[in-house]
Amino acid sequence: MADDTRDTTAPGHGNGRGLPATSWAVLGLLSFGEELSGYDLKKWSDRSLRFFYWSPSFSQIYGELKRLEKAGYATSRMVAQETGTRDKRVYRITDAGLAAVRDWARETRVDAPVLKHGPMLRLWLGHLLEPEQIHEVLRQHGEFAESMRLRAADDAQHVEQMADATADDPDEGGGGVPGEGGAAGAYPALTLRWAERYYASERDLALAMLSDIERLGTEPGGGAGRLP
Amino acid sequence: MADDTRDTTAPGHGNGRGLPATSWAVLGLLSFGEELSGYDLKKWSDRSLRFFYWSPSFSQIYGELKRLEKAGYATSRMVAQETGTRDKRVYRITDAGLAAVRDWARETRVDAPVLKHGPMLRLWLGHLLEPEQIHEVLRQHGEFAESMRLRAADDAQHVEQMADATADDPDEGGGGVPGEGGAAGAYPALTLRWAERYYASERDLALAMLSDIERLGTEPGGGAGRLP
DNA sequence: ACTAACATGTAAAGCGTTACATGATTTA
DNA sequence: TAAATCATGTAACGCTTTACATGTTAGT
Repeated sequence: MADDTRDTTAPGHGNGRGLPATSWAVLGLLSFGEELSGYDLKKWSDRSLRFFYWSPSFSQIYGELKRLEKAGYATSRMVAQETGTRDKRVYRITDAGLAAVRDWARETRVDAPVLKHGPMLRLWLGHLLEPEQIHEVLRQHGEFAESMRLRAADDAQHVEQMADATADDPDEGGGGVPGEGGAAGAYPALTLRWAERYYASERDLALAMLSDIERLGTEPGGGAGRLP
Repeated sequence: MADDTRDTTAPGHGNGRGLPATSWAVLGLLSFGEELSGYDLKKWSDRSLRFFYWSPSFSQIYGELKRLEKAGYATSRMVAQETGTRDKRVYRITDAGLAAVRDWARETRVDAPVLKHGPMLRLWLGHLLEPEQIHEVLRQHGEFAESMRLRAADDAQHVEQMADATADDPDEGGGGVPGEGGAAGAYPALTLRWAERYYASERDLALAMLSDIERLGTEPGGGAGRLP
């Protein structure tokens, strides 16, 4: 079992094959065609990527944008704002950038999902906890999952409305900018619906575990091991 | 929206409040009472943590063990092996270490689950893909989920058997070492059952998304936006 | 007067991985 | 004799976050 050697496409170092997934995610955000500022990107990332691929911090987004620009995948320009707030820099994807994300999306091996489930890590150490604390971890997690579900459902609805609106719009296909709101495509909507179900399942799984624990606690023989 | 200020318990830097979650996970592995080598830890981590909290690499585990020893949370000794393979260093949790994990598990805020879902990131950019590629990503992900489900179910069964065996054993409570195989408690079994259901759900969600896509592709109006 | 939102960035530090080095034993 | 498994570690690198710095405008 040698330190998990996968992939060795480039012999050199760290990440020879190009950019990290986060860069592609940011470039993906731009691939819907709109001109966006780092701030916009962060907000929009919080309502999309966040549900299935965490949301990078502001500083990382700004950093990624610089990297993308240097790579020729995006261009930026300053825009002075009528309303007076500080000038902002907006980014737009280039043809090379669009070709690059498309290539990435089509050719690159899909990374396996990575899950770092804090609540389960805690529960796995249940032998160190009081029964009420176990209960509390699951209750809180169920609540979290439900709130995420609601948010995903909400965002999905918005995106679907906008997608329907722009779908009836004859201005399509020619690289035109879609309607206001950005990334209102069928696939963003689909992934948000997926997220809605995912978090519904998380909520149900928390409840199921809760009843597993109750069953073990009350059963005469105690199924697997004893509970405190 | 200031760079997401959560938690500010310690003003200083990075991680004032103590160790990263990975350290606690490794110490948690030791908290079941057995004396384990870094190599053992990695293997056992691959059959437990892996399903809900990724598995650290060998090098990280060796690093964490050193850190835990320096912190006084674990002790190590070299053992010469009869069979002749290279001597190995085995680690055991200390009383201070057990107190520390317990404190961590009881007092520290539970981190929200972090999900980096490669397949969904790809599908979110479905407008850059061919329909067959979309299909392929979902098919592969469904297969991956099913194989994880089987592995989790398998491990759960083993752990439950061992837990039942040691539960009938009157040697309990006094810090005694549980039976061979390690971490054969009710909670590891419970989290593995959770994982089994989690991956079953992942598999089903992939199928559900597949039929969503088919429905959109064939429906007259096209629900939300158009598909390629 | 204060707070929140808008807006962009730098610096420092920690987390985690990959590649590499080393070497014994077992199995094909 | 080649490969896999056991077994431990170092070095380099890149990713990501946190804290900090700075300044404007809008709302309460």
